[in-house]
Amino acid sequence: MSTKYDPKSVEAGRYQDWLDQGLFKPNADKKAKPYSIVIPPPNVTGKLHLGHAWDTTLQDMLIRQKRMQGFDTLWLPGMDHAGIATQAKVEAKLREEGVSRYDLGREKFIEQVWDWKDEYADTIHQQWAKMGLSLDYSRERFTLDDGLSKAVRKVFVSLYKKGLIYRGEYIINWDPQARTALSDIEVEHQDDEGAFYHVKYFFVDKDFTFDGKNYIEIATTRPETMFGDVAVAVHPSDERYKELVGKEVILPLQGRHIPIIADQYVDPEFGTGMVKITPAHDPNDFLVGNRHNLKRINTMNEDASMNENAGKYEGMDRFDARKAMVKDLEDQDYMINIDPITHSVGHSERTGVQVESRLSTQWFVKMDELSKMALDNQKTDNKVNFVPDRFEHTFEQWMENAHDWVISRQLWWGHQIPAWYNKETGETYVGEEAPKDIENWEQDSDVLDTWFSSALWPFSTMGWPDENSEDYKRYFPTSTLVTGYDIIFFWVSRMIFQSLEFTGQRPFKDVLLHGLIRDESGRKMSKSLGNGIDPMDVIDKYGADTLRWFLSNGSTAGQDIRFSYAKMDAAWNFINKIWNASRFVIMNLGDVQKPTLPDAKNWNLTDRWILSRLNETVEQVTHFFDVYDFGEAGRALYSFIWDDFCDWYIEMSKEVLTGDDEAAKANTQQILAYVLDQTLKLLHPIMPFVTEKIWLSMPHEGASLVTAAYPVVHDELQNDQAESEMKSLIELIKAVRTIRADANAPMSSAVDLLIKTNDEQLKGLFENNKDYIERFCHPSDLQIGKDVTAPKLAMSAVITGAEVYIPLAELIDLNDEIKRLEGEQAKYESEVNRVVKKLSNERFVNNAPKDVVDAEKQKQVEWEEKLQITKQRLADVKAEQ
RNA sequence: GGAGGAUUAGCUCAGUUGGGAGAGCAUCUGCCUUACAAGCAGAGGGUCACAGGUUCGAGCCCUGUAUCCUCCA
Repeated sequence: MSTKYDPKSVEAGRYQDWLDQGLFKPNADKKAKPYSIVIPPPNVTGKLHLGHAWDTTLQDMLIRQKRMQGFDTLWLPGMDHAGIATQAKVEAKLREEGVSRYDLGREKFIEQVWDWKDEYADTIHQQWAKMGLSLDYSRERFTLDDGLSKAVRKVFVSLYKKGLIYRGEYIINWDPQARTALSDIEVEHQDDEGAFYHVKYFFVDKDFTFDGKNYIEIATTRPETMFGDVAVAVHPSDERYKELVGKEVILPLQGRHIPIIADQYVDPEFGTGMVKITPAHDPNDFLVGNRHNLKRINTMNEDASMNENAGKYEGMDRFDARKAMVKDLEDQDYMINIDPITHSVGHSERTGVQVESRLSTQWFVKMDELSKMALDNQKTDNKVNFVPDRFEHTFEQWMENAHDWVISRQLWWGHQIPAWYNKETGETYVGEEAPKDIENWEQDSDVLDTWFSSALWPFSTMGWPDENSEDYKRYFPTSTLVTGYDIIFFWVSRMIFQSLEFTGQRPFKDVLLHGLIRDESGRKMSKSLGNGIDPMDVIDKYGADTLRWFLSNGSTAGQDIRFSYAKMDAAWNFINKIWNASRFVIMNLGDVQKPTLPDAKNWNLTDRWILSRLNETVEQVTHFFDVYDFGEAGRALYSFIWDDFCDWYIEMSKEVLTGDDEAAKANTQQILAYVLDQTLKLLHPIMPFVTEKIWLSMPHEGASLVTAAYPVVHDELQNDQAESEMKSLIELIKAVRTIRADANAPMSSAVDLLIKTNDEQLKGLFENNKDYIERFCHPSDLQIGKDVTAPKLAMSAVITGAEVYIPLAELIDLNDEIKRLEGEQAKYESEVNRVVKKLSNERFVNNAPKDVVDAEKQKQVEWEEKLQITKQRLADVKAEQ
């Protein structure tokens, strides 16, 4: 083994070994409890980023632990066809070749997308492998494969027949670059600089004046949609404008006469309290228009250029048209003023362009019944358990307010909608299979929102709609879903209601939500900022295990984490520590054959102590995994390995290993092997590569850690006495080290060590462990007992139950020592004061639990003893001055 | 406007039935002690955002305020 942890050599070939051994498949033990996770399917044409690495690391940790615990585990991989994103990429590629998708035609184009998809899927497979994910590839699915497509059609048809899917003309969000509809949540609002244009709308009746004017003032942020205006509205109870209702005004630049109507949608407080109504270009106006039977005049084409309804502006892009119309309004004296404002404008999540509210015929999922079902289900035993639970409120609030879901997309790449229109009669047919007389029908050219198929993922991947399929029966509902809180709406919610609707069961028992990965200064990683970090680069430099340790350990559930190379360095250091501790153990194993516990009768204090600490660590790590608190699990492991095992047990084991008691040596070697073996098993779900490599280099049972048995708690190893004795021993050694450091007396310099104690047990403990005291304190002479007399010129320390003296006549600086002792005294005084104050408070003594009060009393005794000794010591030293 | 999160050591963050404030990194001092100098040993460093309240006792519970962030409208 090399002296430094080298991730490249550790990881090389290991993943392939696991695959070759088939270790990632379910264990086929029908008596074992099933535990299943479906991977959140990544976008097939994307590259995995650090967020994916985090998400999948958490899942792999869960799956690997459950697998080792004997569960029948399934982690099912797959990818998502990502309609808009994928199609946009392929179209961009074609554009470079000077071809459009229309040149190719739908069929040829889709063939090209499949080729593209295959290439990218390989990249993702390689990334998964590099991260060490224990996925069962034999069950890999794709949202567009035959089985899932069948599920999609069945769901669509079934919802349609129940009236939960309908088609209609509504205002929807429109991406004019991708030329497709978008659902509400695919629109991102951001503050943009804009303006309120205040425009004169003159009364048709030339003799009529209001407020001394022959026009009214209308403010709009979107003058280019003006040609679609069909009314002006005021609030019905707005006394100011009562007499205007029923009058007509002339639409500037266009000349059409439009009525002034009353509708409660208008906010009288906002602006002038008068708004123009443009039903084809604004969702609220659309509703107003419906209430008043107003015409809907669409003034734009699919690409957001102006159409024939825009008169002379026809053919201009929407933003050019705005400029032109503003200029004309100004030139013709319609413009009153222009107020710059900052307002929230919707942009396409995919293409980034400003979204248009567009009147169009689309397919929708009716949400009210489905939301109600999902919300009601949260009150039952079948509820989905959100971790952290506050996200349940996020889910519920969204569900309560969810609008109908636009599911049609004007794309070619996706599940084509299973609806056909009769060429003759226009009749609509919706079915899982095409009509028999297909020549008379034309299929709807749109495809479904990708999330429509992802919403079925937990059960469609298990074989549904075949409810008798083995996987569906065995592994559904799944155990845990792990994903980011940013897709609760997009995905988690939709899986829940679709699963309830079609399987009657929740899709997963628990959903673990994690945050986002940010850069070192806390900014979101994004393409536009260019601050994204490729996890593969990180792995090349630090190793997958290092990245995984950082990701598992970096934060609490639901919180964001910041990536930084300093944190990666710290993670690497920890693995290097494990590596070197293992190297020490392996080099010192002697004749150890198996990493089993030796006979308890040979255990010394340090053995009993480390086994007790190990046992406690097993308990903690298991518990923290169960509650998804990986940060705490990691801290327990870190402090056990670094502080307990490396700093103390290994260091103390050298005393035995370098001695000549062969029996004791064999015992220690066996304990070292056992503790390391157990520790590697605890670590394996988090850092699978390095633990496997080390484990295979030492005596082991079985072919791989992947399927080794996870450590379990052994009550008989819990040993409070050993823990307390080691605590005393460590306190002594630390006290001596502190004195030596303060007195500039390094371990190499010879000093005497006097320990004064009236406590027979403590005396016995120190005498029995004299070897360790000598090893760690290097005394030239060691005295332990109640009759030890304090030398006059000595450094001293007080520990629980004993006083420690190191005579340093030649080294000691009396002034320094007085100062130091005064500091000690002040510290003890404040502790005594605190505890006395607390205990003299009757209400505390009467109200606090007995064990808390007793603990305080015990502390009082200890602090007062230490204070007394220190005071005496101080007096003695001062006397020498 | 509504909902949620954050505010703890110089930095990054832990801290769940309320009972003496923690870690890693950074800093200072001393050590090449045969697993590890990317290490070992020792040390310093906090009015737990602010103001009230509940309680014998508050980083933790309640109310309000401030600043920052996210989502929704």
